[in-house]
Amino acid sequence: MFKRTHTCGELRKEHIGESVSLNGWVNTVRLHGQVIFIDLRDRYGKTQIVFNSEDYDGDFDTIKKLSMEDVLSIKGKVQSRGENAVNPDMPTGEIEVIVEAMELLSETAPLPFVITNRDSALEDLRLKYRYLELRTDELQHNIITRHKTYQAVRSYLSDQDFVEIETPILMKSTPEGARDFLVPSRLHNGKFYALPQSPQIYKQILMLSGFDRYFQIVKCFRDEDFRADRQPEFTQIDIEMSFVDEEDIFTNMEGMTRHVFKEVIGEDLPDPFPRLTYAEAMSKYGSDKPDMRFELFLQDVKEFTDKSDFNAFKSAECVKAIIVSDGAKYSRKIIDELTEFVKTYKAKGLAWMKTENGQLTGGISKFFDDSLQKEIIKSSGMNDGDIIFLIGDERSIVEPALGALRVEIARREGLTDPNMYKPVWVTSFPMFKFDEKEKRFMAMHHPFTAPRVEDIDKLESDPAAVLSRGYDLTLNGHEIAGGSIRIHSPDIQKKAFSLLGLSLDEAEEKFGFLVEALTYGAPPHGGIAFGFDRLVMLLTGSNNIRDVIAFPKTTSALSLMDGSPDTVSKEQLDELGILFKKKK
RNA sequence: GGGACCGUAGUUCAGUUGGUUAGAACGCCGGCCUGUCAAGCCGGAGGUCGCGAGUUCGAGUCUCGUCGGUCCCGCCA
Repeated sequence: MFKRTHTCGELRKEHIGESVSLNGWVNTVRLHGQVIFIDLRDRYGKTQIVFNSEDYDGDFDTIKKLSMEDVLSIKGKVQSRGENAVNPDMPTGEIEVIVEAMELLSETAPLPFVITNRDSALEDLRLKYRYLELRTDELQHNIITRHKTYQAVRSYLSDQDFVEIETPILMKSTPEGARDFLVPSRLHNGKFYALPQSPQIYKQILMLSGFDRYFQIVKCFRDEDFRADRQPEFTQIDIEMSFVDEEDIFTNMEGMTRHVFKEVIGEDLPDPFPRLTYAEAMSKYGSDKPDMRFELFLQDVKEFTDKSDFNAFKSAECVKAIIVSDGAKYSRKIIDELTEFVKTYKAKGLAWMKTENGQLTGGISKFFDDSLQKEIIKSSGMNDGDIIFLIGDERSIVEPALGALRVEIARREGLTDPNMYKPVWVTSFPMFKFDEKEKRFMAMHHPFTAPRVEDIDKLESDPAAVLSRGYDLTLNGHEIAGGSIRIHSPDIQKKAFSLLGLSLDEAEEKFGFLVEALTYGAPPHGGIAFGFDRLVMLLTGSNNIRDVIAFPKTTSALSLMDGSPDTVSKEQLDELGILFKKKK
């Protein structure tokens, strides 16, 4: 092997005349009989190398057999390309290396797909051969962006006196929240560790230990069903601070987020970030993670539909609408598609009317008399050529369904500018939501979230009305971080557990160590966790979490490359004392 | 747990109303070619139509099941 003197992305005009060595993969071969052009690739770039039968000393027939993804080591001289041969699309396009000697370091087997084109194979095949897919420009760029993001986070937080501390991966299973991944214990047959859904309890305990600014870039595990932006194992930037309130958290985390966007992609985020309450977000955007890039809002139209002859809406708790400018162009077919779309969010249907010559037309317009039409047009700010979509139902159905429709229409109309970044804090979440199936309150965030001070006496009288000190950071419709000011009083923590239906015994058994820890001098504290993978998705413009993870799993949690999960030997099971139930 | 879409050559796809020998492009193999940069030209090999049942004289095509992938609802912070 000729040890490389330069990378494949490095050589420029000023290197002309130098003798160099390059190592890399064959990206493309262009064979012209007595002259052969090869683009040699490594992670830094591509350089054209030229084999000329007149100048090349070795066996020219070997060169003719080279094919994509062979690994080469070459020695040669940098030369200028002829004026007409310059490739302006390549950073190294003004030069080429005329090869004097070549060593074939590794010959590739026939490839399962074409590496230079990610679209050349379906995702399952690309995942099976992930090491090949990782050679593509796009994934190399994503993985390097991820690296830059780690570095930007670490340097910012370290400069702000945050201490990076590792917490256990093998921990106690706790009720509440997502399903745990379990790890059987050999030394304690019949007992299990759980993999952390997050280091929540450990980081709170670190606050009690006096590490008043903690962070960790850490793997978390949740055994639930997966989506385009969810994997069974994912990475969080986990952060906790002592002696703080919401304002301290916002200031510090905005600083970190702005630093990361500036360092990694050169983007300036606003200072400060805007804020919305949960109630405002739901009412105006129909989502607790609103995409703020486009002006399209939910409007309450119940007072108008109540005066109309359209009876289906009269018994509805809530009737809301969105108005799409120039939406009158929507055909019956498109409206049908949108109707099917909102039905997946439990809406029973999608009512609509178009504006034409100051009148409402089509859809349910015949149920609105002239003066009511004028009223609704004026009040909602409709113009000729617009369309209004209405949904009436329970508020908990209307708002999410219209909120989803809002995003879908923005997508169809191209309103979601991928180069625009609009962060927003969402605050004042309800403390609990009532679970109809289990007939009990569930924590909206998690059981350690503090209630607002003014709501503490409502904890028992009216739990549904209690607002929490939780907050989410949303960017372009993606929740990128969530956190809260925590409970630091053992009494209130016990009360929160009991409201969640945990008996004293259970609370003692599962979380007793935390409650006990709170009795030994607990500073007020709070924190946040960023979804690191989602953050990198936004920084790379990916719409798929698998594109920013080196070795991701499929939506059914399989790893197609190494074939996990897999069976294990009987001996391993015996040691763990595990016997399987027969599958029916 | 539920819904939608997809599975045909190494790969991406086409394949009519169920009908003779399942096509194209890229890749691969062989040949020609000294300035290409997705090189070009000529020729060739390559198929358990995901798997299993069923309907039918006849199934890539229709039905059911199953495996795998993607997206969504539920779930998940």
